[in-house]
Amino acid sequence: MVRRTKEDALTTRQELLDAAERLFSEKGVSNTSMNQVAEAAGVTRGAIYHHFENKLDLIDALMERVRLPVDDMRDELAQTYHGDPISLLRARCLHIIGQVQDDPHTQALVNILLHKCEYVDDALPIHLRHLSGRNACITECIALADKAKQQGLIDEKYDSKSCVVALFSLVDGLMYNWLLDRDYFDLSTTALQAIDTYLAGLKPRGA
Amino acid sequence: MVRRTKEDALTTRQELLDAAERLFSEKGVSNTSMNQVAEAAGVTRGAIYHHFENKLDLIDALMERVRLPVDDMRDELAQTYHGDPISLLRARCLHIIGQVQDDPHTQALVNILLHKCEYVDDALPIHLRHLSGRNACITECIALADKAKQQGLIDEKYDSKSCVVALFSLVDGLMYNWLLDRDYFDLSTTALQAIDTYLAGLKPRGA
DNA sequence: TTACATACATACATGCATGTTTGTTTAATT
DNA sequence: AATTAAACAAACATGCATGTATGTATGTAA
Repeated sequence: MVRRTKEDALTTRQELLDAAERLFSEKGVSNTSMNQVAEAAGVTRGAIYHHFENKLDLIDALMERVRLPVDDMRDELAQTYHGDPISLLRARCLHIIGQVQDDPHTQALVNILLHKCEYVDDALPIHLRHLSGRNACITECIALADKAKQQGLIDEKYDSKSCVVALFSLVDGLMYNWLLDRDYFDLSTTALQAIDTYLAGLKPRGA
Repeated sequence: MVRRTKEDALTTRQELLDAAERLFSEKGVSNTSMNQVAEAAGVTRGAIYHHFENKLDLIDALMERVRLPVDDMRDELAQTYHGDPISLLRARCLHIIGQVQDDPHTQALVNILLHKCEYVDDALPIHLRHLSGRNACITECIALADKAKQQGLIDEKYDSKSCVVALFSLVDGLMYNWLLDRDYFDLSTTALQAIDTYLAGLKPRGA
């Protein structure tokens, strides 16, 4: 049974991406061979090399297929919003946490990014997307933090960029440790308390 | 020039470990071959397989040679201390940050742990040491947090374990992001502000 | 001084991952 | 209906990484 219709080919492609996502997330990128991906998808390596140039191209397609949580965050931040900037930041961080916890695709991708690939070369598409998306998001959040400072919601002694970098680091660290051992603590409740604690610490003393 | 004295052999072993640490940190563990390590140390693979069984054994020796920051932290926490528990926690976190920023060996090892190896199998010694050391440290810190709550230094509404997990996640995330791009922000100043902000958020409202 | 062990270098054997090429079947095109 | 081209499978060629086995020179001890 070879050669099929156009829709079947797309199905094969999706199954290849699904298999790659699963295997990469389970066994690591460099420890998963193209043959293993093909077998998991029920085809041979010929199918992979028909749809993708090589392993990097496959990874690139993987990254293109999903929207990282940080992408959603940037989009929503770009929209006009109501309410104070701190609440917006808080809601977005919790949204990221929830997405990683509940959406399997997001969880697998973030797991690959944090634990299942080596940051060996800046040229890897997986790292470029990760960093560029994050940096763009941070830049917009810094503007939000500035606004919050003007409204007196953040103590003037704090540096806006540091505030945002720390908030992102907190979220990253929570996901990092939770994905290491998902039974060690509950992600959503811990993140909720952690983010609120941190944001509470940002408030001016008299507020 | 083959065969040398006993001290020379130890020197060779150290040079092999140095080369491995550097190459692993630069190019990633799975992207560095035994041959590359040997060449960087000025010997052949024969020397490696004389001193170490295989790559895992080499990594294991790497981990044995250094003390992770979290190891020091646990040791100091075990000692009798003076002052309030919050200050102790704060000092220890800042000490970790400083060690990662200033000590090249620590920085290389943490870089390997966070970015240059894949968490592929729990049997890897590199992961076992990382996780066991961290868990033991967290356990002791939870006791500290409990004490701080008794002393009214932490708001009663907070869960001690969550507090500690979040603090560790914050530190982890800061190191994670700083090691990704060391020019993007200054680690020590950002960490100082971040940790103080978080700890301030832990205080009871009226304090 | 001889005998042995140490500290490597060198050579070999094996296997696996990759990339490419070729073949085959079937849908799409005319 | 005939031709083309897509969607794979299968075979091939290559290279690299590992592990092991052997060789060899030197320190060391009896």
